[in-house]
Amino acid sequence: MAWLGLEHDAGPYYQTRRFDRYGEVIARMLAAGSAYHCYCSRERLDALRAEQMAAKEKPRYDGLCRDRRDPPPEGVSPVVRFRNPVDGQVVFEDLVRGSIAFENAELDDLIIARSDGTPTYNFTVVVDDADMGVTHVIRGDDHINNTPRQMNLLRSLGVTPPAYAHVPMILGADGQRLSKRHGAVGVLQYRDEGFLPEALLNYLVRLGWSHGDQEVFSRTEMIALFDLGAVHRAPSTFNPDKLLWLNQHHLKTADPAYVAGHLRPHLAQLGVDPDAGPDLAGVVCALRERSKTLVEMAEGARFFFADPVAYDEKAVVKHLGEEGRGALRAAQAALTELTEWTTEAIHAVIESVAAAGGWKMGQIAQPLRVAVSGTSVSPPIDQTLQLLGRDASLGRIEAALRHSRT
RNA sequence: GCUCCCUUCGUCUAGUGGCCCAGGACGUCGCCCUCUCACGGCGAAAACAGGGGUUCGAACCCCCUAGGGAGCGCCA
Repeated sequence: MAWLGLEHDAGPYYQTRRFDRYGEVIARMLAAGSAYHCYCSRERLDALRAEQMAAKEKPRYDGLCRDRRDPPPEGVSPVVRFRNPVDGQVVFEDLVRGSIAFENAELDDLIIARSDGTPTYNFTVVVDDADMGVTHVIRGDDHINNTPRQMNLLRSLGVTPPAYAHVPMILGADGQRLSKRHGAVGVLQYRDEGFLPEALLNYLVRLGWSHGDQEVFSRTEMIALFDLGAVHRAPSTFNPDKLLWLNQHHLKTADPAYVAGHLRPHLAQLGVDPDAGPDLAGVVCALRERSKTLVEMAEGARFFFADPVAYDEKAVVKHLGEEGRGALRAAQAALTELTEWTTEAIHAVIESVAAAGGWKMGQIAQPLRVAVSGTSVSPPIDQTLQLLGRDASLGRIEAALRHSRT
């Protein structure tokens, strides 16, 4: 979360430290009669459930101990159950789905404290929400069914329930929900795979939510424009290709110095010293149109920092043969004379060398490219030489000439 | 089984009764640009789950069916 730049405003709070408070509320509910002790054994409950399932009914507690008058059985530590209303319905206006209604008759008396006295989840969250004055509960739609019980609990405590918004969960490529045990990965994996936090955020915010046809959002736009009412109701599938596209988009539009900061660890990962070469921001500008991730960018940047360069022999054979070396030597001579080492000047020199020698641009650019990068792929050759600097460029050309001769 | 939720191109989505024989984006395919790889530009194929209603008119409203998901714990 910190990597994403998402920080909590308060907390965290630990429920284990609030046990006294939960106990206090339970005691109050017991005294008020909104909760009661239940002495039913697990065996009885299991049998009951089996019976109801067999009768094609929804399994639920039958309320045996609800109005128990006889003395409780010896040696049994009871659980505490909430006395849920028996009739009427619970209706709430879900902020993403609209009106949802449940019959109270469908709900049973849920356990709020176990026989060892510890409170249960549905109860603790309700007490926490009430104590902390929570106004909006936004959670996965797997909690829709818990909502009416929690609202009843809240009301019995004399608290007005908060607004609820149930958002759909995200599906993996196989159509199954992403979960801890199924397909989900931590956000830090995206960092390691070379994604920018804003790209991930942008992708995620658009998954299940939209603002017209807008695809690209800055952090501030997300905050300003996000609206629960525009959240889609159906679950959506995670699409890695679109994430990749968005990542490149942010790579291309973000401040190069900022991107450079994110690129450093990936270079280090490759064993490259980010400070032992050309200006990083410049490298970013040269590579951002040809990199979908920072990992790709680091790989593409590698040769800028590698001395001697690692030659791709297939490229050497293809571009530094007799003809290629001739072109390379011509370029070497002209470049050596060049006093002003700028992209424009380098470009002009290469063009005139090509014209003089009767070569097409490619016939001179490729030998040069292999000479300085070791491979047949790099940013535009004029830009590459400029970034590399005069000394390194000339040195590499000389080394390549020697290398290809043997 | 019962209850609740969901259903527009392969994917993310626009669309809230006429502007829709359905628009955008990713991906795919073709063309252009080009010193490599890319970026970019242009273009194409591609969807309202099915069936009934309501209405002059339905992707939008209602019902049913099918399919998907969740919940039904002394788990969270």
